[in-house]
Amino acid sequence: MKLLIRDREILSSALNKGGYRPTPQREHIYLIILNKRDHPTADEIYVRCKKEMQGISLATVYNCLEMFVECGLVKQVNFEREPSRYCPNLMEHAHFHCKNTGKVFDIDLPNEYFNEIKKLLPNSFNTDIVEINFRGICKTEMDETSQLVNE
Amino acid sequence: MKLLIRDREILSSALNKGGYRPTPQREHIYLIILNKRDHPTADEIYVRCKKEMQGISLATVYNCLEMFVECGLVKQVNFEREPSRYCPNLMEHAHFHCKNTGKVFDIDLPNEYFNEIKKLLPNSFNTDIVEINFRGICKTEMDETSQLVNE
DNA sequence: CTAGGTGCAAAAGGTTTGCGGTTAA
DNA sequence: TTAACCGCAAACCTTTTGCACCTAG
Repeated sequence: MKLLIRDREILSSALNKGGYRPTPQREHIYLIILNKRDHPTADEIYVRCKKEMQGISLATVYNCLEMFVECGLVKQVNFEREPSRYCPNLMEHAHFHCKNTGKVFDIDLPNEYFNEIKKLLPNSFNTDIVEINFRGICKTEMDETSQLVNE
Repeated sequence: MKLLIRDREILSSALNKGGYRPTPQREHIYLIILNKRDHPTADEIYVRCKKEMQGISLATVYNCLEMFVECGLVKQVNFEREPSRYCPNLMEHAHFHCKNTGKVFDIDLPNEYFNEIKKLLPNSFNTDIVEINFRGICKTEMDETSQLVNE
């Protein structure tokens, strides 16, 4: 599995904009996040990464992920006090978090929902981010590679 | 400052239902959460608690809070990877989290909102909890004791 | 008398950081 | 050649746990 030219360009342009350089480690981690969009944790990324990059350290993975978030390449998603997960879907969207399987799914709500809900806020508040998380049980076992619902 | 008779009864009945006993520590911690509804962290509760209960330990505060959550007396609220905060508002509501001040405010959205938004979920999902968090900047400096907006 | 509660100190778990050596513009 | 990187190990911070002592029913 290799990073597409297009994705490599997205990566290096975003990194350069942030004053960082593309490296094999960064390309590989970016590929892992893009490839199987299952919202892996840092540790899961580390494990997958080591298969083809034995030398890599967990600290590098963490540093890398922090950099990606800063550069706007991925979103960091947190549920309760569980380990952070990483999501390459940059559109405004919600998440569903399954209590049984622990899996996380992107939920694409109609865009107007996010706007309407922001309007409900008293104007003593100025919001840029609305986070909507569902928690429950996913009935169907979905193909891990097609977790983007409503597409 | 003392716990009202009414609140003491709510506390002891909820604790008894869970198989626990009311104790001075538990009453005091419950009072602290009810009194200044500013979503304190465990550590903030610990500091406030020690003023009148020098001997109390942080572990007791944590044990107590976990018990309260289990008994449905308070909600545990998490933002990003920050320390958990505790909220005595048991109604379904959203939260606003200020990037500048770090303060947390309850936002009472119309009830139909929570229901409508649950209906948007594909029926391969079964949700019981929807969590809505706003993140931004609070323009007005509000009285800390009246942080319940829309009431 | 004994189940349940407390406080202490240590451990756990996720994440961050300092540092010495390495690599690429 | 020098700024950016990497990996390692240690530190950090929040939270949990094991244990010995204590207390209320």
